[in-house]
Amino acid sequence: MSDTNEDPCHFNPLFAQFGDNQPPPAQNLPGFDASYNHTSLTEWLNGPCVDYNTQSTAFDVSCSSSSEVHHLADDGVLKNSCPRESRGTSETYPLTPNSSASSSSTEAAVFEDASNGKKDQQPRWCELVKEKSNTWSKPKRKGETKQKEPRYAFMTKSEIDHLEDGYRWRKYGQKAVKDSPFPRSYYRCTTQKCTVKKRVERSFEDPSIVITTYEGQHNHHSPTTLRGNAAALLSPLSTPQKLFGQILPNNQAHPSSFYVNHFTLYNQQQLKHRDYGLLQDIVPPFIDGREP
DNA sequence: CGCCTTTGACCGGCGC
DNA sequence: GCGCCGGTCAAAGGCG
Repeated sequence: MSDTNEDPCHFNPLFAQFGDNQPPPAQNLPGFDASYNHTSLTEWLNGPCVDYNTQSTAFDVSCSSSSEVHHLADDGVLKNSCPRESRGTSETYPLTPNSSASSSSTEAAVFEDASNGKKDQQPRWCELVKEKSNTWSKPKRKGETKQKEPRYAFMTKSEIDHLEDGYRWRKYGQKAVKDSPFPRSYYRCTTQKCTVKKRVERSFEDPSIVITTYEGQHNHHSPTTLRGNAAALLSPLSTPQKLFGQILPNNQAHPSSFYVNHFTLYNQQQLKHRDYGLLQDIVPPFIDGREP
Protein backbone atom coordinates (compact mmCIF):
# COMPACT_ATOMS: atom_id res chain seq x y z
CA MET A 1 0.00 0.00 0.00
CA SER A 2 2.99 2.24 0.24
CA ASP A 3 3.26 2.60 -3.53
CA THR A 4 -0.30 3.81 -3.79
CA ASN A 5 0.48 6.53 -6.28
CA GLU A 6 2.19 4.25 -8.72
CA ASP A 7 -0.03 1.25 -8.31
CA PRO A 8 -2.70 1.24 -11.03
CA CYS A 9 -4.73 -1.10 -8.92
CA HIS A 10 -4.91 0.82 -5.70
CA PHE A 11 -8.24 1.57 -4.19
CA ASN A 12 -9.43 5.13 -4.47
CA PRO A 13 -12.12 6.05 -1.96
CA LEU A 14 -13.81 8.53 -4.25
CA PHE A 15 -17.01 8.53 -2.30
CA ALA A 16 -15.39 10.04 0.72
CA GLN A 17 -16.18 13.51 -0.52
CA PHE A 18 -19.93 13.10 -0.36
CA GLY A 19 -21.95 14.98 2.20
CA ASP A 20 -23.47 13.46 5.27
CA ASN A 21 -26.77 11.67 4.97
CA GLN A 22 -26.84 12.16 1.25
CA PRO A 23 -26.31 9.62 -1.47
CA PRO A 24 -23.64 10.53 -3.97
CA PRO A 25 -24.98 12.79 -6.72
CA ALA A 26 -24.68 9.88 -9.06
CA GLN A 27 -26.56 11.47 -11.92
CA ASN A 28 -23.94 14.19 -12.07
CA LEU A 29 -21.02 11.86 -12.10
CA PRO A 30 -19.25 10.94 -15.29
CA GLY A 31 -20.14 7.47 -16.40
CA PHE A 32 -23.42 7.40 -14.58
CA ASP A 33 -25.94 5.13 -16.25
CA ALA A 34 -29.10 7.13 -16.77
CA SER A 35 -31.16 4.00 -17.07
CA TYR A 36 -30.52 3.44 -13.38
CA ASN A 37 -31.31 6.95 -12.39
CA HIS A 38 -33.87 7.52 -9.68
CA THR A 39 -35.56 10.78 -8.97
CA SER A 40 -35.21 10.21 -5.28
CA LEU A 41 -33.72 7.79 -2.85
CA THR A 42 -37.18 6.83 -1.72
CA GLU A 43 -38.21 5.92 -5.21
CA TRP A 44 -35.08 3.93 -5.56
CA LEU A 45 -35.65 2.20 -2.27
CA ASN A 46 -39.03 1.05 -3.45
CA GLY A 47 -37.71 -0.33 -6.68
CA PRO A 48 -37.02 -3.96 -7.42
CA CYS A 49 -34.03 -5.49 -5.78
CA VAL A 50 -30.95 -5.52 -7.93
CA ASP A 51 -29.00 -8.63 -7.20
CA TYR A 52 -25.39 -9.35 -7.91
CA ASN A 53 -26.18 -10.91 -11.21
CA THR A 54 -28.14 -7.93 -12.34
CA GLN A 55 -25.37 -5.63 -11.31
CA SER A 56 -22.80 -7.25 -13.46
CA THR A 57 -25.16 -7.35 -16.37
CA ALA A 58 -26.66 -3.93 -16.09
CA PHE A 59 -23.37 -2.17 -15.79
CA ASP A 60 -21.58 -4.27 -18.30
CA VAL A 61 -18.80 -5.17 -16.00
CA SER A 62 -18.76 -8.86 -16.72
CA CYS A 63 -15.23 -10.14 -16.70
CA SER A 64 -15.96 -12.44 -19.59
CA SER A 65 -15.86 -9.60 -22.04
CA SER A 66 -14.03 -6.96 -20.13
CA SER A 67 -10.42 -6.16 -20.78
CA GLU A 68 -10.02 -5.48 -17.14
CA VAL A 69 -10.94 -7.27 -14.00
CA HIS A 70 -12.00 -6.00 -10.64
CA HIS A 71 -11.21 -8.32 -7.86
CA LEU A 72 -10.03 -8.77 -4.38
CA ALA A 73 -6.61 -10.28 -4.34
CA ASP A 74 -5.60 -13.09 -2.07
CA ASP A 75 -4.12 -10.67 0.34
CA GLY A 76 -7.51 -9.14 0.80
CA VAL A 77 -6.40 -5.81 -0.56
CA LEU A 78 -8.85 -4.17 -2.87
CA LYS A 79 -7.44 -3.91 -6.32
CA ASN A 80 -9.02 -2.84 -9.53
CA SER A 81 -8.44 -2.33 -13.20
CA CYS A 82 -5.74 -4.84 -13.74
CA PRO A 83 -4.75 -4.36 -17.37
CA ARG A 84 -5.00 -7.54 -19.34
CA GLU A 85 -1.80 -6.64 -21.12
CA SER A 86 0.12 -6.83 -17.89
CA ARG A 87 -0.82 -10.40 -17.26
CA GLY A 88 1.90 -11.68 -19.52
CA THR A 89 1.38 -15.18 -20.77
CA SER A 90 -0.53 -16.37 -17.78
CA GLU A 91 -3.74 -18.15 -18.51
CA THR A 92 -7.00 -16.91 -17.13
CA TYR A 93 -7.59 -18.23 -13.70
CA PRO A 94 -11.07 -18.94 -12.45
CA LEU A 95 -11.98 -17.78 -9.02
CA THR A 96 -13.31 -21.03 -7.70
CA PRO A 97 -14.75 -21.23 -4.26
CA ASN A 98 -14.56 -24.55 -2.54
CA SER A 99 -17.45 -26.38 -4.10
CA SER A 100 -17.63 -28.86 -1.28
CA ALA A 101 -18.23 -26.12 1.19
CA SER A 102 -21.58 -25.35 2.61
CA SER A 103 -22.63 -22.89 -0.03
CA SER A 104 -25.86 -23.57 -1.84
CA SER A 105 -25.85 -26.42 -4.30
CA THR A 106 -26.67 -24.22 -7.25
CA GLU A 107 -23.75 -21.93 -6.67
CA ALA A 108 -21.43 -24.80 -6.00
CA ALA A 109 -22.31 -26.56 -9.23
CA VAL A 110 -21.71 -23.47 -11.28
CA PHE A 111 -18.36 -22.81 -9.78
CA GLU A 112 -17.40 -26.43 -10.16
CA ASP A 113 -18.01 -26.17 -13.89
CA ALA A 114 -15.70 -23.25 -14.11
CA SER A 115 -12.96 -24.92 -12.17
CA ASN A 116 -13.17 -28.10 -14.18
CA GLY A 117 -12.17 -26.14 -17.22
CA LYS A 118 -14.67 -27.73 -19.57
CA LYS A 119 -14.11 -26.90 -23.19
CA ASP A 120 -17.41 -25.11 -23.57
CA GLN A 121 -17.07 -23.29 -20.28
CA GLN A 122 -14.31 -20.78 -20.43
CA PRO A 123 -13.15 -19.48 -17.11
CA ARG A 124 -14.84 -16.19 -16.41
CA TRP A 125 -12.75 -14.98 -13.57
CA CYS A 126 -9.21 -13.91 -13.31
CA GLU A 127 -7.49 -13.94 -9.99
CA LEU A 128 -4.15 -12.27 -10.08
CA VAL A 129 -1.87 -10.73 -7.58
CA LYS A 130 0.59 -7.99 -8.13
CA GLU A 131 4.08 -8.94 -7.24
CA LYS A 132 6.54 -6.52 -5.80
CA SER A 133 8.31 -6.61 -9.14
CA ASN A 134 5.26 -4.85 -10.61
CA THR A 135 4.23 -7.92 -12.57
CA TRP A 136 0.98 -9.80 -12.36
CA SER A 137 0.83 -13.46 -11.68
CA LYS A 138 -1.44 -16.17 -10.46
CA PRO A 139 -1.56 -16.47 -6.71
CA LYS A 140 0.58 -19.23 -5.38
CA ARG A 141 -1.40 -22.27 -4.42
CA LYS A 142 0.89 -24.71 -2.75
CA GLY A 143 -0.42 -28.20 -3.29
CA GLU A 144 -3.77 -26.75 -4.31
CA THR A 145 -4.62 -26.73 -0.67
CA LYS A 146 -7.32 -24.53 0.62
CA GLN A 147 -9.41 -22.81 -2.02
CA LYS A 148 -10.64 -19.43 -0.96
CA GLU A 149 -14.19 -18.28 -0.96
CA PRO A 150 -15.00 -15.23 -3.08
CA ARG A 151 -14.66 -11.99 -1.22
CA TYR A 152 -16.72 -8.90 -1.44
CA ALA A 153 -15.42 -5.71 0.02
CA PHE A 154 -17.46 -2.77 1.15
CA MET A 155 -16.44 0.64 2.30
CA THR A 156 -18.91 2.39 4.51
CA LYS A 157 -18.84 5.79 6.09
CA SER A 158 -19.79 5.09 9.64
CA GLU A 159 -18.85 5.74 13.21
CA ILE A 160 -19.79 2.19 14.00
CA ASP A 161 -17.20 -0.46 13.26
CA HIS A 162 -19.41 -3.50 13.11
CA LEU A 163 -22.40 -2.52 11.02
CA GLU A 164 -25.63 -4.45 11.32
CA ASP A 165 -26.29 -6.48 8.18
CA GLY A 166 -29.03 -8.83 9.26
CA TYR A 167 -26.82 -11.78 10.13
CA ARG A 168 -25.44 -12.87 13.45
CA TRP A 169 -21.69 -12.85 13.83
CA ARG A 170 -19.27 -14.07 16.42
CA LYS A 171 -15.97 -12.34 16.78
CA TYR A 172 -13.10 -14.81 16.80
CA GLY A 173 -10.09 -12.62 16.55
CA GLN A 174 -8.61 -9.19 16.40
CA LYS A 175 -5.26 -8.21 15.06
CA ALA A 176 -3.32 -5.03 14.80
CA VAL A 177 -2.96 -3.87 11.22
CA LYS A 178 0.47 -2.96 10.04
CA ASP A 179 0.90 0.76 9.42
CA SER A 180 -2.54 1.46 10.80
CA PRO A 181 -3.59 2.55 14.27
CA PHE A 182 -6.84 0.66 13.86
CA PRO A 183 -7.17 -3.06 14.54
CA ARG A 184 -8.84 -5.55 12.22
CA SER A 185 -11.60 -7.71 13.64
CA TYR A 186 -12.52 -11.17 12.42
CA TYR A 187 -16.08 -12.44 12.54
CA ARG A 188 -17.73 -15.73 11.68
CA CYS A 189 -21.39 -16.33 10.96
CA THR A 190 -22.90 -18.02 14.00
CA THR A 191 -25.26 -20.20 11.98
CA GLN A 192 -24.26 -23.86 12.03
CA LYS A 193 -22.45 -25.10 8.93
CA CYS A 194 -22.27 -21.59 7.53
CA THR A 195 -18.67 -20.77 6.77
CA VAL A 196 -19.07 -17.11 5.92
CA LYS A 197 -16.55 -14.84 7.52
CA LYS A 198 -16.05 -11.16 7.53
CA ARG A 199 -13.27 -8.80 8.41
CA VAL A 200 -13.88 -5.33 9.66
CA GLU A 201 -11.27 -2.65 9.77
CA ARG A 202 -11.14 1.08 9.68
CA SER A 203 -9.34 2.84 6.89
CA PHE A 204 -6.16 4.44 8.11
CA GLU A 205 -6.40 6.97 5.29
CA ASP A 206 -9.88 8.05 6.31
CA PRO A 207 -10.77 6.89 9.83
CA SER A 208 -14.42 7.62 9.17
CA ILE A 209 -14.52 4.77 6.66
CA VAL A 210 -15.13 1.19 7.70
CA ILE A 211 -13.90 -1.49 5.35
CA THR A 212 -15.90 -4.69 5.61
CA THR A 213 -14.79 -7.74 3.68
CA TYR A 214 -17.14 -10.69 3.35
CA GLU A 215 -15.75 -14.10 2.44
CA GLY A 216 -18.09 -16.78 1.20
CA GLN A 217 -21.82 -16.87 0.88
CA HIS A 218 -24.44 -17.69 3.44
CA ASN A 219 -26.22 -21.01 2.97
CA HIS A 220 -29.20 -19.71 4.88
CA HIS A 221 -31.40 -16.67 5.05
CA SER A 222 -30.82 -13.68 7.19
CA PRO A 223 -32.35 -14.33 10.61
CA THR A 224 -33.43 -10.72 10.77
CA THR A 225 -34.84 -10.29 7.30
CA LEU A 226 -36.85 -13.50 7.52
CA ARG A 227 -39.66 -11.66 9.19
CA GLY A 228 -39.59 -8.40 7.38
CA ASN A 229 -38.02 -8.65 4.00
CA ALA A 230 -39.54 -10.94 1.44
CA ALA A 231 -37.08 -9.85 -1.21
CA ALA A 232 -34.18 -11.07 0.83
CA LEU A 233 -35.68 -14.53 0.85
CA LEU A 234 -35.04 -14.77 -2.83
CA SER A 235 -31.41 -13.99 -2.58
CA PRO A 236 -29.49 -15.68 0.24
CA LEU A 237 -26.43 -13.62 -0.42
CA SER A 238 -24.11 -12.48 2.27
CA THR A 239 -25.08 -8.86 1.83
CA PRO A 240 -27.89 -8.15 -0.58
CA GLN A 241 -27.52 -4.72 -1.97
CA LYS A 242 -28.87 -2.25 -4.45
CA LEU A 243 -27.11 -0.07 -6.87
CA PHE A 244 -28.01 3.53 -7.32
CA GLY A 245 -25.27 4.86 -9.51
CA GLN A 246 -21.81 4.50 -10.77
CA ILE A 247 -18.84 6.64 -11.56
CA LEU A 248 -15.91 6.38 -13.88
CA PRO A 249 -12.70 6.89 -11.95
CA ASN A 250 -9.88 8.70 -13.67
CA ASN A 251 -7.90 6.68 -16.15
CA GLN A 252 -10.09 3.65 -15.72
CA ALA A 253 -12.13 2.02 -18.42
CA HIS A 254 -14.82 0.64 -16.17
CA PRO A 255 -17.04 2.30 -13.67
CA SER A 256 -17.25 1.82 -9.97
CA SER A 257 -20.71 1.04 -8.71
CA PHE A 258 -22.31 2.58 -5.68
CA TYR A 259 -24.46 0.40 -3.54
CA VAL A 260 -26.53 0.39 -0.42
CA ASN A 261 -26.89 -2.66 1.71
CA HIS A 262 -30.29 -4.17 1.19
CA PHE A 263 -30.67 -4.66 4.87
CA THR A 264 -29.84 -1.06 5.39
CA LEU A 265 -32.76 -0.14 3.22
CA TYR A 266 -35.02 -2.27 5.28
CA ASN A 267 -33.76 -0.94 8.53
CA GLN A 268 -34.24 2.78 8.05
CA GLN A 269 -32.44 3.54 11.28
CA GLN A 270 -29.21 2.45 9.73
CA LEU A 271 -29.45 5.25 7.21
CA LYS A 272 -28.43 7.61 9.95
CA HIS A 273 -24.91 6.42 9.44
CA ARG A 274 -24.67 7.40 5.81
CA ASP A 275 -24.40 3.83 4.81
CA TYR A 276 -23.52 4.44 1.23
CA GLY A 277 -20.43 2.90 -0.14
CA LEU A 278 -18.39 2.15 -3.16
CA LEU A 279 -18.43 -1.36 -4.45
CA GLN A 280 -15.11 -1.73 -6.12
CA ASP A 281 -15.01 -5.48 -6.24
CA ILE A 282 -17.30 -6.75 -8.96
CA VAL A 283 -19.19 -9.85 -7.99
CA PRO A 284 -19.13 -13.07 -10.00
CA PRO A 285 -21.70 -13.23 -12.81
CA PHE A 286 -22.77 -16.69 -11.71
CA ILE A 287 -23.53 -15.63 -8.23
CA ASP A 288 -27.12 -16.79 -8.28
CA GLY A 289 -26.56 -19.74 -10.56
CA ARG A 290 -27.63 -18.04 -13.79
CA GLU A 291 -25.44 -16.85 -16.52
CA PRO A 292 -25.68 -13.18 -17.34
C1' DC B 1 -26.38 -21.15 31.35
C1' DG B 2 -25.67 -19.82 26.81
C1' DC B 3 -23.64 -16.65 23.99
C1' DC B 4 -20.47 -13.33 23.28
C1' DT B 5 -15.88 -10.67 23.36
C1' DT B 6 -11.12 -10.43 24.55
C1' DT B 7 -6.49 -11.64 23.93
C1' DG B 8 -2.24 -14.18 23.84
C1' DA B 9 -0.58 -18.22 21.54
C1' DC B 10 -0.11 -20.71 17.60
C1' DC B 11 0.26 -21.86 12.65
C1' DG B 12 1.26 -21.47 7.81
C1' DG B 13 2.74 -18.70 3.92
C1' DC B 14 6.09 -15.84 2.16
C1' DG B 15 10.21 -12.91 1.47
C1' DC B 16 14.93 -12.36 2.42
C1' DG C 1 16.55 -21.04 8.24
C1' DC C 2 14.69 -17.07 10.14
C1' DG C 3 11.58 -13.45 10.89
C1' DC C 4 7.43 -11.11 9.65
C1' DC C 5 2.67 -11.09 8.98
C1' DG C 6 -2.15 -12.46 8.39
C1' DG C 7 -5.37 -15.48 10.04
C1' DT C 8 -7.19 -18.72 13.51
C1' DC C 9 -7.63 -21.09 17.93
C1' DA C 10 -9.06 -21.50 22.46
C1' DA C 11 -9.13 -20.34 27.30
C1' DA C 12 -10.92 -16.98 30.27
C1' DG C 13 -14.09 -13.81 31.59
C1' DG C 14 -18.30 -10.71 30.97
C1' DC C 15 -23.12 -10.13 30.32
C1' DG C 16 -28.11 -10.78 30.16
